[in-house]
Amino acid sequence: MYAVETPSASNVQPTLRTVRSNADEPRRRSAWKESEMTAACERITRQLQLLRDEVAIQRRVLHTGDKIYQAGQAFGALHVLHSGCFKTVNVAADGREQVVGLHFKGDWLGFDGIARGRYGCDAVAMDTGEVWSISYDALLQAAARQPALLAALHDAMSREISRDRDSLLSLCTLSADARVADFLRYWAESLAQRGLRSDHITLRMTRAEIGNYLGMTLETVSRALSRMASEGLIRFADKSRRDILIPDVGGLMTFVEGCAPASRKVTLQ
Amino acid sequence: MYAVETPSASNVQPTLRTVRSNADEPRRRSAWKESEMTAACERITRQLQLLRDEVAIQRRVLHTGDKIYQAGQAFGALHVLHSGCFKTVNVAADGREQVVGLHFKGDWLGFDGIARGRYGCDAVAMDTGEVWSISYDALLQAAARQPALLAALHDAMSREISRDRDSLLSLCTLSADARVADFLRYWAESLAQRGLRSDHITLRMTRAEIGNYLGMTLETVSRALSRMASEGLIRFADKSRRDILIPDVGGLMTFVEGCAPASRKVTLQ
DNA sequence: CGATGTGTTGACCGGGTTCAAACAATGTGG
DNA sequence: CCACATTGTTTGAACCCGGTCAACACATCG
Repeated sequence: MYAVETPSASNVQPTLRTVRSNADEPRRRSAWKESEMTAACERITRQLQLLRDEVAIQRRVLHTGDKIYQAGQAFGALHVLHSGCFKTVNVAADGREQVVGLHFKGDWLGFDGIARGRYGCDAVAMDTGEVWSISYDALLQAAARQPALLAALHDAMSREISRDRDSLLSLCTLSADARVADFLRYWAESLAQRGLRSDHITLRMTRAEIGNYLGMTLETVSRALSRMASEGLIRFADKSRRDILIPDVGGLMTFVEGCAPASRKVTLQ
Repeated sequence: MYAVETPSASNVQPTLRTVRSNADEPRRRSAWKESEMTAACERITRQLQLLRDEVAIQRRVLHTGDKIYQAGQAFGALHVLHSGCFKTVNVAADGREQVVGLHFKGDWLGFDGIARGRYGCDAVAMDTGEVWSISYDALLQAAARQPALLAALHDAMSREISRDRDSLLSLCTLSADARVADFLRYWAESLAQRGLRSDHITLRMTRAEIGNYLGMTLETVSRALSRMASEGLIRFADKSRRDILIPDVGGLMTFVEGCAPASRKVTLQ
């Protein structure tokens, strides 16, 4: 089992290593339960193996800006990411457009097409990545004889719903600075769950995209990042300012909670 | 087929009528395609019939404040609303709580429990309503011999995902006033899709709850409603100020679009 | 080199929050 | 019946976070 399979250059350990070996970094606080991260990693690997074994897959390599599918296009297949990172963009009737999701290896895309028969979003590559496309009908047929496939499908849909709700929670209850911190935390967590190093992330989004995703302007994103950098929560790796070092993810989490004003925690009723 | 099955007193036509008969209200602009509304209504009715015929259902009547399930509780069943309106409330680890969804007849609840094995939200009745609970395992077994059940399940999950994304879009791109208008529009649309009258809605939420759902304070909700009332977009039915008359839903929609500043429509890249 | 896209920072302003006060609806107990 | 408490709503006034506009820095690329 490889911990690293992404073709993209960054977010990848220089040397192949197992997921467990981080004893060489003793000062870094373990932000997440490591067992949960490896469990997530194994689940993702198992799902991909299951798909490879049990259904017909059409593989594609996409590059930055390429779209897996577009809003309005007839739905026929679901898409599982094998590598790279992608965004989903929702477009309103009046032209407002909104990044509604970030997706990494193992994530499924296209669920919103099932009910309407048409995709509701654009799915855009932010990176070079490989996509496995699976005919929805074929998947259902395969699932009939292999229940694990159905379980995997439902698992992915369920997670998508949970994730969307967490996004709503962050948007509604957190200040701008906290949302940016939470965004970094989420990205790092996503990498950790995939067995990739999570203390160094390469944002493949402009400040404008991040701002759109987080419901704020690009200036606010920039200021929030600068503030976090000056406080030592993050560091900019190179001068491009898209490579971000996170010395302590736990610090991000406490920052998020510290930003949340007490009033926002008010209970309903 | 009954257009009205809700035990709650309001949102219900005084006389039984078929879904199509609103020729008696000629001045009201048809805000939605009527064919879409009746199609949605028929789909919901068919789904409920399908469930009644094909799987074991446990029926329960809940009253305001009762919970179908709570966050953290072990997942075992999905729940389909037969009547009433419900909210789902997400609670963060640090205590922030957030209304993340509103649900009406025909909606499924509990999807977020599938992946984690525990529900991630509270599902709370805002009204007297009947819930049909279906063991998830039993549902899967039944779905194996009756594919329409599986289709219904996936349809519901897919819609949930689309709906959450629309919420994100509104939250990020609309001003406070527009969000309140869009909230009313959504509620009215939900009623219309269920064959109920949509020009008179009884909010079963306090201003604080609405504000929480929309990511703003209760004062802002109150001001937005007052403003809309003074502009004639809505009228307060009785003195409780929770019954709202919507003379023209189309007006709400144009108001939403009018509120969206051009800058928010800026395209990514 | 200029052109272009992206990021940073400052100054200003306004929408929405916060704080406060008053009012309305409802219930409770004497 | 009224007095009183409770909960929800409205409205005003002051404040402030984040949006807006603008200028500049910096990188890449023809």
